[in-house]
Amino acid sequence: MKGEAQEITQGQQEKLDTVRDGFIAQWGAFGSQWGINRTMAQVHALLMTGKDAMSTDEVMEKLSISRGNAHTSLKDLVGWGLVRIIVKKGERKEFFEAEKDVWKIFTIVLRERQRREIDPALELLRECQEETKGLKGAEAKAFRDQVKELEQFVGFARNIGGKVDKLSYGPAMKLAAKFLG
Amino acid sequence: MKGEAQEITQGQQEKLDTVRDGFIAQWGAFGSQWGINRTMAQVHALLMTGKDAMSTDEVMEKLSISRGNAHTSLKDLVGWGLVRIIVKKGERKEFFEAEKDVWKIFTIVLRERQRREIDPALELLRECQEETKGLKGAEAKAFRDQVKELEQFVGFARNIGGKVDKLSYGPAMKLAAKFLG
DNA sequence: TCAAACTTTCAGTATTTCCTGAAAATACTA
DNA sequence: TAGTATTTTCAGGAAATACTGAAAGTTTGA
Repeated sequence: MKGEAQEITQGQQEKLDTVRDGFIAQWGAFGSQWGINRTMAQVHALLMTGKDAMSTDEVMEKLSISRGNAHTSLKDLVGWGLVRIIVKKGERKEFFEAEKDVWKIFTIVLRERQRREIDPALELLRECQEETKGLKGAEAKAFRDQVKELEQFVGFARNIGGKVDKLSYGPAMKLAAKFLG
Repeated sequence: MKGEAQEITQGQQEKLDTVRDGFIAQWGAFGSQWGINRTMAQVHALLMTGKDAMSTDEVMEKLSISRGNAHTSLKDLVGWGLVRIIVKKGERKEFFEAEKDVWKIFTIVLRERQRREIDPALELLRECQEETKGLKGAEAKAFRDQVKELEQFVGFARNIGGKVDKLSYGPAMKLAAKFLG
């Protein structure tokens, strides 16, 4: 048996497919709870837990979705940096491969959400303070105070995120272990 | 003027309302990007930045939404623990007051999302490992390994979240300052 | 330069999510 | 207990979001 593939029964293959399909479906559901398109999360789960890179057609087939949908989801994932395009020589079509390193996945999502959502939110909070600076009265004060508190907190969280982003897995774990200890 | 309310011009009141409305609208938009119902986020923004507790009717009026919608949003917020019901003596109807302490808001959201989403995700990841434990072959291995990595990372993050949750604002800031320094 | 292989776009449709408004249920007051 | 104020529910409609399938666009190789 040296060098040969392990013997795999039909039943084993089916079992794996079943569990994996369940995982993909659930991962999609979680994604949509977090404001991520369900299909996109499913495609991500599919590529992340697969052995090899896949073509658009394979993704379509595995998830039973249309070409347009598969295409859009794949390109969005590439836009997030969670998936890379692979060109195989001799092959004309593109293949897609997911980032598998969980720490990298985490920092990518962290960075993108900061850029797309936290930074604009901070901007808003600052503008609101600026625009109500001179206003008198208890209502204006309540508004301004609360916005200021929010801005301080979000800005602060943003800083921590920035630091974490710069750490690599090992150091991050050490630091966290210390904190947890 | 001692003890009297500050003089507030019509223009000032309008300015405040405009800025505040803008804030509420944007906050709603952010919420929906994070998987939170837009209206619910708006109601939260409204109560959080307001001076006093409000009745359902006031919320309806300020946000131009129906009674059903206002009611559901308010009760959901109460369910999250982000809003409290206030009973004023002499008044028959309920009033609603938002938690304003940003650190408390943060830990409430943290705890609820852990309970509702992270914990079930962990459960799923563990089940997937359990169910594919004996399977042979490279595909099964790829799946199992990735799921394991995810589980370790999420479990770890979950632990940190649990610790942070137990801190209060002051100590959290100190710790973080040390980290940021 | 043509044809095949592949990628991209998008109008129309399906699905999901959200909201309204009114009726039913409940709670309070006299 | 009746009458009124208030809360709650929910069927149906509206809006937002996602998906399909096919046509248009692009790249490649002969």
